[in-house]
Amino acid sequence: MTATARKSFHAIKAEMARRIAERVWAPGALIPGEEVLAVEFSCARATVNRALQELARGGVLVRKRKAGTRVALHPMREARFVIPIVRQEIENKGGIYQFRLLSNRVEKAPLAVTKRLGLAKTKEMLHVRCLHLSDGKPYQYEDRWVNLDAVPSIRNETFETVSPNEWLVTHSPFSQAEIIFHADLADIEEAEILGIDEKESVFIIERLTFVLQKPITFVRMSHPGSHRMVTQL
Amino acid sequence: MTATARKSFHAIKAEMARRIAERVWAPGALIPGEEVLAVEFSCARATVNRALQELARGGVLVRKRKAGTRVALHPMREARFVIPIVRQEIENKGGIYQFRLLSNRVEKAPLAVTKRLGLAKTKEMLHVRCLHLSDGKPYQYEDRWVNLDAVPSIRNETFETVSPNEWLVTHSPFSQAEIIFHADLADIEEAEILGIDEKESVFIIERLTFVLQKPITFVRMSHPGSHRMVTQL
DNA sequence: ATCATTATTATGTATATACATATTATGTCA
DNA sequence: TGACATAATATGTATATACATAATAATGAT
Repeated sequence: MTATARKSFHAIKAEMARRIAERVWAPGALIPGEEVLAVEFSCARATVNRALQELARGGVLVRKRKAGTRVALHPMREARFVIPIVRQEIENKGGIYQFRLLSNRVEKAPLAVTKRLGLAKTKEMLHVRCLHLSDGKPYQYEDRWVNLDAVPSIRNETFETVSPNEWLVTHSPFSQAEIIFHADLADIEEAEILGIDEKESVFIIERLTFVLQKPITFVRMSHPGSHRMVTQL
Repeated sequence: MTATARKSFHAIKAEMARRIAERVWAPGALIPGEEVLAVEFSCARATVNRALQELARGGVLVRKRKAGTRVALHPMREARFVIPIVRQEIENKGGIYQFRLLSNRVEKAPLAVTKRLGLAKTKEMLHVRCLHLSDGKPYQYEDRWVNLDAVPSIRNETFETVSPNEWLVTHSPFSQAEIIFHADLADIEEAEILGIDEKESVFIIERLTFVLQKPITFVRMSHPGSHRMVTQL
């Protein structure tokens, strides 16, 4: 870096990351204060501050007022991954996307669903099941329950051209969500739909969404066990 | 908000999030420019900028120079989850953590491992296998390969008191990682170790770590299928 | 009309300054 | 010694200003 070059917080952040990675700043160690670093990098304190804050958000640093900034002892680094719409996920991989509506009716939701959404024990909800295909092959089976009180207009939707997921994304935003991943064995019906053998493994993603505490939907999405969910950090 | 109250970017961000959630600003719509918003919220443009940037990072807004800021059409919201050390994960849930070293020796790594790490086809690597327990019950089976060139000092470690994961975390930081989730069926050995039936499902997390392009380690961690990985957003 | 050039504009970033706030360190009194 | 008020301090945030940059819109030449 030349002395005259304008210092960007990106460069400073990178340099700090390097120091942490190469243990110039050891885990647990207290690093210099913002003003000192600002002098060292010959930039404004605000610039150092931004670099430090971003690193802290990434879990590499831990900051506390008055106490100062130290290198995280247990770098509980956060992995960030985007949860795309299935169609995009498939198209990004170069596959041809299709989807098939399996069923779509209003019925009494099972207790397991209403309980997790914090709703009354017995409740009529919209139950939509569909299959997403990539290049004609089953990719994801989606089993969804929608709270009609939260999204009444969904009642008249046929889902012939647009999948329930995309419909909800464009018609009902959410402010809060909980996502759960786990593995399971395919039951007979699921195996049939996904085109795999019964008792093969399936990768399950469950999602609960809310707007301002009000429950919107519960989805269970299952992939064949061969599916890989990849994330970088 | 009173007119005299100092406006924080938090409040502004929250207000904007509300407008998006309640569709005052509809998906795909162009929202006012920073200067206009700064006047509306009677604050500095920098403050508006910070709020907007944070929302954009959250995937709720999409910003482009000159083009302006618009509400994301497909809120590909990013889920952020922390990847804690197993011991912390267990202790956070209130369990008692233990771990058992199953094997620890230098041997020729299988091609599947060297290839994914971008190493020479035949290579001697450290192979460590261990089991993490919660309240005495198998929680995670860890099968790890370590590149001795990257971390030579690990050769003399016995892992009698500290798990390989924690050793690496405190002795060898990484700058890059790739994480893969999927489901599989337990093989005989894995089932035996995890205390589950053969052909039950297992939830697999694989992790590859690097420092500055140099491969450090490949780990395959398997949980019984009943394990839940939860994340909020 | 088409293409390359230039102007315009919204966001992106850097800076100095000022004040806010959380937390630790210090000092005082009982 | 201990409890409690007070000072000191590092980070957190707000602001005005200035300039950088990317992308579009306008312009002009061919």
